[in-house]
Amino acid sequence: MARYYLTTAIDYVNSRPHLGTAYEKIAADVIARYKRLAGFDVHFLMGNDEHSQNVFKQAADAGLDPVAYCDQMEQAFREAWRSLDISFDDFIRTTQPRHKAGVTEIANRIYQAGDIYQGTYEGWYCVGCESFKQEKDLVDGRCPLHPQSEPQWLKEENYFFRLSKYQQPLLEHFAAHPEFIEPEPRRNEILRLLESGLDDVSVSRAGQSWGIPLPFDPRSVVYVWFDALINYASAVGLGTDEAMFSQWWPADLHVIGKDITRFHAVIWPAMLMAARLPLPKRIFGHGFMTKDGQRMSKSNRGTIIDPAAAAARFGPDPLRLFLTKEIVFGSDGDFSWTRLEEKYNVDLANNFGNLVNRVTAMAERYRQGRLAAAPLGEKLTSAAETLTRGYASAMDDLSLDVACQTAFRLVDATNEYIASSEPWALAKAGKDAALDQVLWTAAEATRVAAVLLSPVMPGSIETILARLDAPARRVSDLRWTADAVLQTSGSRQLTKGDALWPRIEPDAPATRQTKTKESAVTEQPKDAPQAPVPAPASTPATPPAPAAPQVDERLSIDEFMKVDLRVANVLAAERVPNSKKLMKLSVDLGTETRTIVAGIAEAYEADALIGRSIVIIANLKPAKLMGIESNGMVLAATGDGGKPVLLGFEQAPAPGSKVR
RNA sequence: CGCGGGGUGGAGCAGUCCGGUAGCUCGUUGGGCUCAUAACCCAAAGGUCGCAGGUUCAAAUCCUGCCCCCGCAACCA
Repeated sequence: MARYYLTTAIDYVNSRPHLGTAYEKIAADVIARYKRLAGFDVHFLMGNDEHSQNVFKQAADAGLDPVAYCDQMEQAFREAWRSLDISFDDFIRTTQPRHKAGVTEIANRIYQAGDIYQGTYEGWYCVGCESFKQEKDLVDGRCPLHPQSEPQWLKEENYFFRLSKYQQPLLEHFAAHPEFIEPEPRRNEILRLLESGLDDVSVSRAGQSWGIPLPFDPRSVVYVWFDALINYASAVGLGTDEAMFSQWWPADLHVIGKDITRFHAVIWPAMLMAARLPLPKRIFGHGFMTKDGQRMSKSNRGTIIDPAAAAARFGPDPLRLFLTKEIVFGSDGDFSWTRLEEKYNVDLANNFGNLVNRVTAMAERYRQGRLAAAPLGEKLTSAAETLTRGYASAMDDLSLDVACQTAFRLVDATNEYIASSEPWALAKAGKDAALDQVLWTAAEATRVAAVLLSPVMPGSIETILARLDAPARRVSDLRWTADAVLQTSGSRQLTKGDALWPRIEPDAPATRQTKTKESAVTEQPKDAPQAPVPAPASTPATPPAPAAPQVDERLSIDEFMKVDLRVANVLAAERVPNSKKLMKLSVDLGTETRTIVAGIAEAYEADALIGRSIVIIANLKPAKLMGIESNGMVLAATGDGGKPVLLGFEQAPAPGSKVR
């Protein structure tokens, strides 16, 4: 049996999964499930990236051993993926022994090939950041994040990978394999990068304990990114299980985010070339998700969507369908509750769900549910054949959105077929043979549509296949050649069930207005209908949520009291030259006058600020912004469109008054 | 001259690589049907394809210049 090995990017465990990462897993899962349907022996890998300094630090902050911290995060991630019905076959963690073996193997191979050499890295080192800084990142010779400490000029003994040597071989590989990196914009971007030349890259960090030791110099650990990429090979046995490795490697597809294209399309293949290993066949860089048009980011809390919460709203399948069908695979896509709800009603309630309902209802009403094979209606049958072919070729091109839309065209065609052949009229006129034909053809077309949609909505599809009494009812039993065609033999006992996807009435409260930041922060799917489709058998009942690693984030009153909030009066304000949003303020604090730089220039004119009373944090460490030292922070709400809105008073108290 | 994405009927988007009747979903209007979750089916209205030049028999699509919006980074302390 032909095999297919696909992977997603492994995730940093320093934050919990959000909708953006979930999107990648869902897309990859759709591909994996399609390949299984098409008869491939599929191996689908996901995992977590644990050797970052950040993780080490976060664990320490939480008072946890890093491995224990990662264990907890693994549970959180697995839980999220389970709630989305992601059918991964293996889950790798970069702290596992098998991964260490793989990394050791590749590092040794590259070292022996002479493509790792020792050198020294010299540069400005910021103790606060624990990292080297580029000259251009320093402001007046100091790290902008830690202006109080002087950067040091350090030399670190380091190992380098001879990436520059692979510029030409990579260009040749790209020329010979146009499908190596997709979609087109990613490919062009990388080609331009390659043509402009490559620098050697550092692959080790000295003096750290959290990581995999370099096999030829255990005083250093392997740099995280080098470590992370190797997961794709170590997961299938590199360095531990040669038989397994030769069975699965090279990977057929790496699904990644567009931000890490460089690593996957340049460095990773160069590493493999140096290690004399075959290259992956295809890399796909998908786009990013935005929420109501804004980029999802931690600093913009309202944009963070918990994928499990989104799935809980209607069940995982409507979310999976929305993300797959409405976003051009490879482009950026926008998520909004309003649009999800709209597509739910249109695609699932009105069209597909209603089709299943009317087909089963007619079978029960006119034939007590009993249908026997009858000659197929020609027009719908040939439409189904065309659409099925189109679906397969779209899937093979990884045009997941097109494939979904094609499957829905079969749903539409079936609805049209029913409308034009008027089975209710045939029943009334007693035209039994014609009625049998229409019922059988419609039921078969509906079943085929369900099969086409099974990679996208596996749970719901099993319910539908059961109602249609399909020969193969388990998604895992479906086979393209047998199940994706209208059949001309057999008999079925159809049953009408409850509405699969009850319509959400547009006047339902609470789900509509999500416009302001404030409401977005607390936005939770309230009054959401419970997932009407039973969870598939493969998904066990939801276990209690794992204890989140971040213990209790709430502050004690003492901690809060450390923040010195004060009323201040603006004496002078001027825009910082060449800046987009910075305003330099001179404020009266009662006892002193201070300079504060605030990012409010987009929302306020300098003149309008003078004389105004505001609230500042008085005991914040100074920071330099655009070369100006800021001694405090102005309090402002994040309003519509991210614009700051200053706090104000009904009657301004004296400058210097304490606020709490 | 920082990097990138985008401007297509009222809304959201595809089409642009490989020029040739501008397509999809929602919404609107009119009609049909009654098997179905007030769902479904048919039809219609609605577009200077950001602007200006150019190439061409022909430009949303190719070339040149410009305008605007949005990410990222620098500047959210």
